[in-house]
Amino acid sequence: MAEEPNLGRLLLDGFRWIDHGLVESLNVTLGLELTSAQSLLFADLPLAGVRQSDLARSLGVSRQAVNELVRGLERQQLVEVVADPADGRSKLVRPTARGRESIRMALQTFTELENVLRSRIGDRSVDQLRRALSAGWGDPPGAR
Amino acid sequence: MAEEPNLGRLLLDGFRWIDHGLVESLNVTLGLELTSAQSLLFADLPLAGVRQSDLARSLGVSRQAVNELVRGLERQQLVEVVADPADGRSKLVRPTARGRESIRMALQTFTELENVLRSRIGDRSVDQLRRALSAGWGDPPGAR
DNA sequence: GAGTAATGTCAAGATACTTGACTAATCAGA
DNA sequence: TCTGATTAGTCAAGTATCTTGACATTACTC
Repeated sequence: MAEEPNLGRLLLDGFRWIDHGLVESLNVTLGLELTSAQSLLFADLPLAGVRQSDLARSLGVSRQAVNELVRGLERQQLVEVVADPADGRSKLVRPTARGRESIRMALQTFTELENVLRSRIGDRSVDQLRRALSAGWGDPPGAR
Repeated sequence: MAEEPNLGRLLLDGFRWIDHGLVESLNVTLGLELTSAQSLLFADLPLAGVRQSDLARSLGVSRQAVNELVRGLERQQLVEVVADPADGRSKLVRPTARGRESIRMALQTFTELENVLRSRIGDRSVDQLRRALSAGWGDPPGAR
């Protein structure tokens, strides 16, 4: 809208670019039915499993929200939820065999998307983008 | 989660950083009650007004969604919706006096947020980030 | 052992979208 | 010029993604 788009909008557009590519790939190519939030959670799930509450923390959403997303993945037999042997309160979310195969594809998709981006805006820009985003921005001013 | 976070997650985190800062500023400092989606739409609304359907296109969401967001802004007397003199079908969304004042603050907030970011990750990184994001990525592979 | 904190879950609600269907206005041609 | 296709906005209904509050269970602290 404005001549100089704000950084928030730019970041959101960038996110959507990746997100659409990922969901498209997982759903069309693999025949899954993942939603956007599910795909993002799923795509870099550790093969060894994660505790739901850790997932919530790392995603920055509530435990309840994660619970719902995980149930969706469970319904599609992409993950299984097992008791955590180390803590009776928590449960481990772990990809199934089917899930592991899909995760492999998802990671490959990320690489492909990044390569497409490289071919469009150049290696340098992609590297700089990644570096700037990984730099650790800390809390935004006026944070909770 | 993974050792090397995927680009989608990085972009989303970046967006949230800006978004929280913006909403915090508009709501706490100005006493508004904007939601995240409203604030993003509102923050770079052209002072001369925009047609709702153009807004929908530029945001990449449906006309219905924009309609709802605009109504929320209207309820807070931040925008007014007037008939488009050039086209009897469409309406122009235009900031009110109160709205213009808030937009000024929002733009200033973006500048401040970017300055905070500069102080944390460096001028170079911020410039490179902005440049990479503005480069025009085209459609993601496999787009509709 | 008692009190406190953390984990997962149920429920209810808010927000931000979607698609479908409809009316009214505009536009492009024969 | 009428006619048919397209576009703008809106109502309705439904979905996805979150929230907060409340609660039982388990773990941790002392």
